[in-house]
Amino acid sequence: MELPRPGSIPEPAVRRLSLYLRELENFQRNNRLTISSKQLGESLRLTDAQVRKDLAYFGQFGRPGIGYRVVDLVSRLRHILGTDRDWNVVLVGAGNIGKALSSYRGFGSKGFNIVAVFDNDASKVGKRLGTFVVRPLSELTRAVQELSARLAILAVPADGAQDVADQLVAAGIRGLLNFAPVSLTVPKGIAVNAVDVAVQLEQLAFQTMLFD
Amino acid sequence: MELPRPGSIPEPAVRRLSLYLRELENFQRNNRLTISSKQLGESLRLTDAQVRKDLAYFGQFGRPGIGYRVVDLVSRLRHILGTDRDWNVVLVGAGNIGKALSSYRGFGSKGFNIVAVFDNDASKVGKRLGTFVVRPLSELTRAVQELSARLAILAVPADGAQDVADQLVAAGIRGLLNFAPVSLTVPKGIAVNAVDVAVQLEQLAFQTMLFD
DNA sequence: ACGTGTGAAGTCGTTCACAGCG
DNA sequence: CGCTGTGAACGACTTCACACGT
Repeated sequence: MELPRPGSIPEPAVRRLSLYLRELENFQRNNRLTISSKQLGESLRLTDAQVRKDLAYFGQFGRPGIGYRVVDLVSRLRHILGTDRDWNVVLVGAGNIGKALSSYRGFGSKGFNIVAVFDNDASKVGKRLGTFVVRPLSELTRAVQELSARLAILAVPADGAQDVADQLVAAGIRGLLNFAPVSLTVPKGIAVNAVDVAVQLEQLAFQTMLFD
Repeated sequence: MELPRPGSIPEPAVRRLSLYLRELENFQRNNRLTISSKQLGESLRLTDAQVRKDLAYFGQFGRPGIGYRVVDLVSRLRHILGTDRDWNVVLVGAGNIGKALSSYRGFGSKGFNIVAVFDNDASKVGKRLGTFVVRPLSELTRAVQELSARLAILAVPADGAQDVADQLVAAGIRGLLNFAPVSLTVPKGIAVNAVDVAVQLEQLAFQTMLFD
């Protein structure tokens, strides 16, 4: 039931795990009881073998001749990915993106709770952002520790991002979701994922040109 | 100078191309004249061999003993990725995410121009969203064609996403950036990229658990 | 018969290591 | 000497194909 030797699992398989979970939650909403690797694969344009192999890295969840029980697989995947616990998340940056994220519904059901919002712009500190009061960066270290926040979302301009990242790491944050268009340098043991919308559009532009 | 046989280029290499360009633009801002594969790789935590191999898929841009001229490489990569032209983009969804994207600075310099915003919520249609007036979905097809929009950003709730995607494809859109937490089905020849913030946090949660 | 789990085979991507240019 | 461009070696990921459980 616990996680198997992590080094042996392909990274792409872990990424797909989140997608399996998302699809399964949809099937669950439709009261689907069981699902085969073929059907789950089709909804994501993957082969059945791929789905079985990915799931098998983490355990034996299916029954030959039947498939996977949706409810069981959902709870197994939630446990593996950690979304059966609560995760306190701090948000740095009260600009456009920060504002959107602070009011995004869809975190809560996954166990992610934004617990504080920070910005170093004096004109924003003290103001409300959704249900939060924006706090100055000087309070960041103390707040991270008092709130036991393990994850952070970084939604600040590019030129301040590395500096804030350093502060977050020093405060004890373990994972960082970076919306700034820069590559961050962090110590080993700190996880970083990046979302760069401009890069995504660039990739789309390239892909569409291939068909002309 | 034109794009080489596309099928022969690894997909991950294309993704990294955008990151190379982003870093190079930073170096350019700092008036850096030339850069080696080693230095470019270090800024992104990649090996020098990886950088050289990736760039070599698209041409011979460097000079032995010297490295790459930053200005040249930037303009080459822009041309390859298509950001040396203009791309008209329509945005569907005037909620939190749509609002943030409509005022995001950082698209323009990459050649991406949002040219219209749509929503099917009657309470939003007609209202301003930044500099845009929100238009009803019924105008989408006509607008896409009149504005020659080739890309679309989808920032609507999950349950409406596939439906809107179908309309966008029918209207002639060639690439789709999907912020809704569902997997979209589109015809061959249409490019889709997805951004799911909850999935990103899930991956961070998993990665941080590996170190405990 | 249906469908999983899994070694084995095959494909794809990365790293190595070096010839050759500046 | 520094550094690129690139075949060859290596390793990682995916697909195949089948034994086995239901």
